[in-house]
Amino acid sequence: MPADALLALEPRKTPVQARSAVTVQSISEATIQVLLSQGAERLTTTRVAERAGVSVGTLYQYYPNKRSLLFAVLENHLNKVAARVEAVCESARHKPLAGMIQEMAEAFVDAKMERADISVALYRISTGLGGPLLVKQVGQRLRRAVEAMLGTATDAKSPPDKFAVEIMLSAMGGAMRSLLEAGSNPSPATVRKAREQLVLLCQSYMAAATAKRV
Amino acid sequence: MPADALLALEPRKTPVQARSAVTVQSISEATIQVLLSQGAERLTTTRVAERAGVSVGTLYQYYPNKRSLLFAVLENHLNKVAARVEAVCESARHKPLAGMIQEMAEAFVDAKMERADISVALYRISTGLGGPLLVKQVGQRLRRAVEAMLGTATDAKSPPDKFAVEIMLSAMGGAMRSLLEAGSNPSPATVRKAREQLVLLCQSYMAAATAKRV
Amino acid sequence: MPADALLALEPRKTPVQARSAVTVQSISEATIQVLLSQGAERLTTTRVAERAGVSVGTLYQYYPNKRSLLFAVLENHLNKVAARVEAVCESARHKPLAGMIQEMAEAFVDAKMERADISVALYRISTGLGGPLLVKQVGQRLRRAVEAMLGTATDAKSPPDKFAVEIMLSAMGGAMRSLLEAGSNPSPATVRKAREQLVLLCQSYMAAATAKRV
Amino acid sequence: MPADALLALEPRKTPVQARSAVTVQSISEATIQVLLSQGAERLTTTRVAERAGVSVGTLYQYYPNKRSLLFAVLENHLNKVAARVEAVCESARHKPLAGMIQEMAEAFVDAKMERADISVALYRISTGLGGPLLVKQVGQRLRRAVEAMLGTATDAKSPPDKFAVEIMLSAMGGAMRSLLEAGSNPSPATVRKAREQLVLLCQSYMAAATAKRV
DNA sequence: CATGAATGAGGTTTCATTCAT
DNA sequence: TATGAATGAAACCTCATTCAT
Repeated sequence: MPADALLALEPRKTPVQARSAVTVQSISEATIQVLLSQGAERLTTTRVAERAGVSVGTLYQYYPNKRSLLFAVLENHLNKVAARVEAVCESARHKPLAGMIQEMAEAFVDAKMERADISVALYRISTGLGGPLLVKQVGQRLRRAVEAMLGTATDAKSPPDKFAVEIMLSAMGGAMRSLLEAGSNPSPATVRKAREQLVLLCQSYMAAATAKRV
Repeated sequence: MPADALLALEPRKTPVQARSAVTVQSISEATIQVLLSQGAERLTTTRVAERAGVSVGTLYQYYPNKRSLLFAVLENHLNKVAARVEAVCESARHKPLAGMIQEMAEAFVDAKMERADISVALYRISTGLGGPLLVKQVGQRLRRAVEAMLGTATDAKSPPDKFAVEIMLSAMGGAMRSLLEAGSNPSPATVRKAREQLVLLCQSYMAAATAKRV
Repeated sequence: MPADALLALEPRKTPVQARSAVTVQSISEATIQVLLSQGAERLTTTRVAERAGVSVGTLYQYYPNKRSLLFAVLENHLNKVAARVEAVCESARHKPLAGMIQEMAEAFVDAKMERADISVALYRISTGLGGPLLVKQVGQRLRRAVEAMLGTATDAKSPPDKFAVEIMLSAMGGAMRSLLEAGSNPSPATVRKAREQLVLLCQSYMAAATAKRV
Repeated sequence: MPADALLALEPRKTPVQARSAVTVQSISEATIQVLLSQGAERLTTTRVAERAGVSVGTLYQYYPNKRSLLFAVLENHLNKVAARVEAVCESARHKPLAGMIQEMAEAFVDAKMERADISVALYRISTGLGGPLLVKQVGQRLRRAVEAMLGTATDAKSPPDKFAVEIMLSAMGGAMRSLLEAGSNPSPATVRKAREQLVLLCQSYMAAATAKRV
């Protein structure tokens, strides 16, 4: 993996004037709008700029290329989801294992579902160099938050297993992706059931994985 | 999603002559080669034809457009994986639940890992119109095979739950995807551990999901 | 100087069908037409293709980028001039020094003047990586031809000096460039005088440089 | 060539304040820096301003457009070279022809070599509207200086020939250009030899051209 | 005066697809 | 049937220049 792979994805400059902050924000939002309304294939920098009400040139003053724009939007979304789960992990410490897991899993499902459309749209662009890497990084961050939480479980038999936590998180992610990509707009009933089942999946797996460690 | 979305993706003609079959096969293989060596972005019909040793015109005699080509390759891969898991599900009937699940999960992991490179390459193109739909279809097929197997479990407390099986399969798929996309070539040790953990994940979840039904 | 600097300037493919040879030729000619009619700044690949009566895509099938196109045209012109001077050098062997020089210098002036417009146009593009290198190469080639000729002079006092020959050639080139760039279309009288003076310049310098060697 | 071709190239305002002079100077230097480090193709007004430590807007307060900036830099360089040669022509009066020529030619070579990098950089921009014209003007100025000098030669057989002087100067210029563009940084030995040979070239040519006039 | 965000025409290049040979 | 030259719409991106702050 080239060391400078992510270099070209860095935003180009930090706005110093007030008005440009607005511009950057509007470009970011326009990207999602276009992604949702036209699809990933029809997302062009020109269209994004148009939607944002600025010229292409302006877009390129803040993002060195198209990929960096998509990358920034993806990063932003993943960070939001991660932050939310981390917050829950923080507040769910010092409880029994099952309760912790439940809160964490539900937070994950809710975060993804809240902006289901964005989630689906971003699956389309999470491919390609940089995407998986970013997903991995955020995954690690989430794992650490979960591990820290699990370490405070009032009924833990043994410290949590790093690999197992990763498996659990990616399994949840995969199930959610499958659900979201299957058809647009799952019914509330489906969502409720999914949440319930994912909680069960995580709880039973964590219980089994922890027990095994004895 | 329009009803005829998949119509345009069907291969143009069924090869009746031996020569045609060879050509189609070489194009299909070339697609994967190019995908692996150049990436999805640099996969062009011209390059595929070149690699296959035919002209672009010939390629278009067998596939109406680029998407149908990618679709066919993806379909082929998914079918192979599915067929393998189905076969295991068939032969693992009339055993205790845990054993069944173990065989099924291991078959899944092994099928994906056997051509890890292809799996990774195809993740790149599995997004976009047609991809998720195909994944969903093959998922249903797999689910039925698993359900049929589970129904013969010698120690089943209750009939299996449709939604739960789907969750289990997509969770496994997500975990594998995460593993494969994380870094190229996971070590044998990692693979072994992943297999073991995924077996545990599926077993514990199925046990919990089945018990709950009582 | 990067070793692969000239790699990207190589024409992309050799035409195998008869019609494409025509295409390549017409693109090459169109380049000069545009250069003459619009100037170097307004020379765009689109305009060249238009003038050639083909599409841009066709242009790019034969030249990997704009620079390679300009490079090829420049190369072609320089080769023509060089070939002409070489031919004269060949046929002027075994004569007295002054006569040799006269024939050579006159051939040079005539070759440049014959297509004065092209010469001027090409000065505009002979700049940039690749241009000076090419000029240098052709210069070396010319120098060798001149050296070989001088070696057969019936009244040579000593073998010719490599560096001096280079100086002479580049001096002639510089004088011609100055003349051509000064104003468009020098009068026949001016050309006659320039030819005469350049002959004198070369003769006197060669005489002096040869004598010095004793 | 339109009569007002050079009108737009005049610097916009004459710096009257000390601060302005510093700014103009830094912009001028930055232009050469960028030209040397990035090449003519990558020379943009923004980059120049950046390097100069000012904003683009400021740059445009002193130069109406990009061309005028380049023009000014080129003009400045040519004027320096010309002034130096003129000075030598002034001080070398009333000597024998050969001595005069030697001093003049050596001054020319030294002036060019002193900032060889700048010379090379400026070749890149000396093409295009305004460039050749400027070169021609400075050439005339030099020619007059040389003519004036030659008229005082203690051993002159006849008054110097206008056209011949022009030929001599442009020949020297061409030889120097060839030398500088051939490879970066000619060795001191090469420079010494070049100086020597150019002196010889000019001496022998002037001697021949003068003699012929008798 | 200086700043630098914004502009947008226009440049280069790619690539899915067609069709005469 | 196979070929591959030709197409041309459309993508990405640059940069000289302006003008509100």
